Amino acid sequence: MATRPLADLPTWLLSRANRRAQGLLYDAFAEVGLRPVHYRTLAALADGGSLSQAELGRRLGLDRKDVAVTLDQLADRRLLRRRPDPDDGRRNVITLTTTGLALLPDLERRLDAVQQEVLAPLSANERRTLQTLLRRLGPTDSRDR
Amino acid sequence: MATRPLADLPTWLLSRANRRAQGLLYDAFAEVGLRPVHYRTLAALADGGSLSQAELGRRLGLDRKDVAVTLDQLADRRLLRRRPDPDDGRRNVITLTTTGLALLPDLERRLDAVQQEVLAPLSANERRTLQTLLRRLGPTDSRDR
DNA sequence: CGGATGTCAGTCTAACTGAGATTT
DNA sequence: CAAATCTCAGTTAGACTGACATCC
Repeated sequence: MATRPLADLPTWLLSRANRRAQGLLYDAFAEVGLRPVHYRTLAALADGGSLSQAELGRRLGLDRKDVAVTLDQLADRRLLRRRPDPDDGRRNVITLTTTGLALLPDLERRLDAVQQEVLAPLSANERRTLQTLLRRLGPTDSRDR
Repeated sequence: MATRPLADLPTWLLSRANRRAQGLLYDAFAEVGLRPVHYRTLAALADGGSLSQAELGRRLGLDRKDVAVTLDQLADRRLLRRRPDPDDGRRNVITLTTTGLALLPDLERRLDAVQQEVLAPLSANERRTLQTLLRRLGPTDSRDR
């Protein structure tokens, strides 16, 4: 009963490669007490300036509730500040602190190191090919988060 | 402050492609009230004959405890039977029922359809290339689960 | 009023940890 | 005795649902 070898299915190969990649990412940030979602949040703020929680959620593809929890954790570590928006009473304005900004270069280095480690088995050409193919596998509809 | 576009990082591309693939898989099996782990369990039994729970866990890369939960659910639906091993008092022998075996062809068809859908944006050549590259990204150490 | 924002409380799955009883 | 098997209870992260008060 030739159950197709699971190991050759695209869904399985993707799952395995992704588990490895996310595990390495997780470990790299865990060394400084953060998780990938923390980095993504800090990077979005460095990139976009001060944002509201809802806007952060949209940019990160996160639920508003989960944004709030993540911000609590980052605010506890003084990596960002949360203040009411003087121009819009509904909103909080989230701003990186000097500490948060200063932490980013280290996080970027860790991120780069993980990319290298993930791609280590491939040549430069193969890396480009993989990237191209993976890009085309992404969701094709509008909500491509 | 050039925060590297997240969208081009291999870890991100892998995560996005994998999320899409697993989502399609999940939906395909959900139509018959199962989840991917249920299919993998049934397929392992069809392939390996009767197995103990621990052996199933090793083959599936699952924790023993999670195997137990999965088997509870499959046994509730009469897709397999769990009996004490007459030769080894510690073990349960897990065996597919006729119903479980009869369900497999439908599940395999669903699995195949998902692979096609995931790979749809790629040509036949590109599919082979992707598969080869992804295989090489897998864990390289011995515990390659 | 409708719509957006932030909060609170809770569910669900996946993966995991620790403890204990039993058998080999 | 040590090792393997199975069970029970609990944790964590991620993604999600519903409800609510506030403000534009």
